[in-house]
Amino acid sequence: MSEEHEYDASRYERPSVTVDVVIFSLRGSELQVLLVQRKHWPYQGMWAIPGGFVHMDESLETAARRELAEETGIDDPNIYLEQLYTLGDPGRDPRTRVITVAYFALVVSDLLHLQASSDAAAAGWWPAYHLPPLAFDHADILQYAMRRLRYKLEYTALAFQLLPETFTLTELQDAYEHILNERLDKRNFRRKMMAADVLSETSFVRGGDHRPARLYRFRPDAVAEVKARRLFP
Amino acid sequence: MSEEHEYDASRYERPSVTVDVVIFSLRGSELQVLLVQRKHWPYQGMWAIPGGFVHMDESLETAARRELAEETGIDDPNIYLEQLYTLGDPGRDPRTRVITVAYFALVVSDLLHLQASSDAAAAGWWPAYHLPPLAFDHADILQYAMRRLRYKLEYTALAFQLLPETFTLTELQDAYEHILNERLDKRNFRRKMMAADVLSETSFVRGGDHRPARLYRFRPDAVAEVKARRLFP
DNA sequence: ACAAAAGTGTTGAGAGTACACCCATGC
DNA sequence: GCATGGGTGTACTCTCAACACTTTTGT
Repeated sequence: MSEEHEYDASRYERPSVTVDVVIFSLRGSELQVLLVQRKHWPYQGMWAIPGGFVHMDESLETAARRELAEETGIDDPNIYLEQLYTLGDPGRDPRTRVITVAYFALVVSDLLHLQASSDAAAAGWWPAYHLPPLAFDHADILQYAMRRLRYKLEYTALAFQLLPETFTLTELQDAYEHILNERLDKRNFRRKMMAADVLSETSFVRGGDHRPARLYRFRPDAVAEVKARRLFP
Repeated sequence: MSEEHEYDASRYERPSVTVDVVIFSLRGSELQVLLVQRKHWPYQGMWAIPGGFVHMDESLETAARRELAEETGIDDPNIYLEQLYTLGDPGRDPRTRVITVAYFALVVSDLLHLQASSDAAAAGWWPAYHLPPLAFDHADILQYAMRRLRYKLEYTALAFQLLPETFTLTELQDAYEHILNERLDKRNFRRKMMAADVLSETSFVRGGDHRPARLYRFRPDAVAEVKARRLFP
């Protein structure tokens, strides 16, 4: 809000404001990102982060959730969504001045069958560590989103946002390894997770081909703690 | 950028976009914030974070630096400035839809004599831990700015942005204590600073009333490291 | 000589890291 | 009975926190 040059917003030409949403999911135990292929100039044929204009009567987060729903079919207020950064260099879009507020979302892949929802734009999942060239400044946004995701994983129990309701410790470690893109020591990982006191044992096991593995879930109050640690508000 | 509802930004009514800049300084060894007093409705007479509209031909950061310069008289690309968060709830400003990109800046108080620059709005420094009621959602912004400042202070050498070129270890510790709002152990603080390897001893001492204290400066490459660690880009 | 701030080391606890073997099950 | 992934413990290093006295200067 300007305190000096008072008021009259109409004196100023206004930029367009969009939200872009980096949608992460674990698919086949790999960290992937949902991208859409551009049909028109500029950057025709290139892949881009899904996004759209902010409507006058919706908050930024509402706009981001709307984009997420349009792209994935998932309309659930519990989906994890966090604001990343706002980019607004003049010239980042050659058509007009566009300021975009970037978000990232974490979705459980089980919920995703719905997909090809709202429109005809080609959409596809890409491995987060092997992305195609991206339109606009979207490579910057993605690099930043992945940095933030890795970073938050180290001090919050964010991973459960990408996992189904119950999971084995091996599956959890696998998720961490794919997100962080590094191998972790099994014993240390388990000890640390247990010490963090965010898991609760279920009475079930997953029977595979071999020795069954115990199933865990995230403690509901640990989920609450993660929400409380969200950076803003 | 919307990939789906293509293009024509003119189909959408556009919000106003502003930048607000939380300006921190250490004055009299206290952490203070520069606020301006509103002259008009809404929130007339209340204090607010300085800010203004983003022009069509300037980047967000350029707009923030322009606001900083208008408010403090300091026009220096080395002033530390970091994007905080973007707020855009409909109704946060009763006049019209306004989306604001919040920044925070760290300035050395020695450079600040210039002040009462661009315009007639009453401006004043307030103790960061004893703020008046604030207009709009500015209390949220300030709370978040202080959290981020405290937080970054713990993993970067950000404090030098608030201190003069050379300083004693006691002055440095004093700065940390006022920003973090807690007492620190002198021996542990010094050991930690030395281990962090960000200071270089000068050959000078500050002669006070008593035993003189050695003067230090931040190592130029430590300054570079802090810049490299900035979250974006 | 004394007041005032500058400067300096040690110890104990807890966290993180590296590392190798036995266990339970399906076939 | 063997192949496969599940599950477990220990020793070392390093970091962090608590804590009090001596030194240097100005007056």
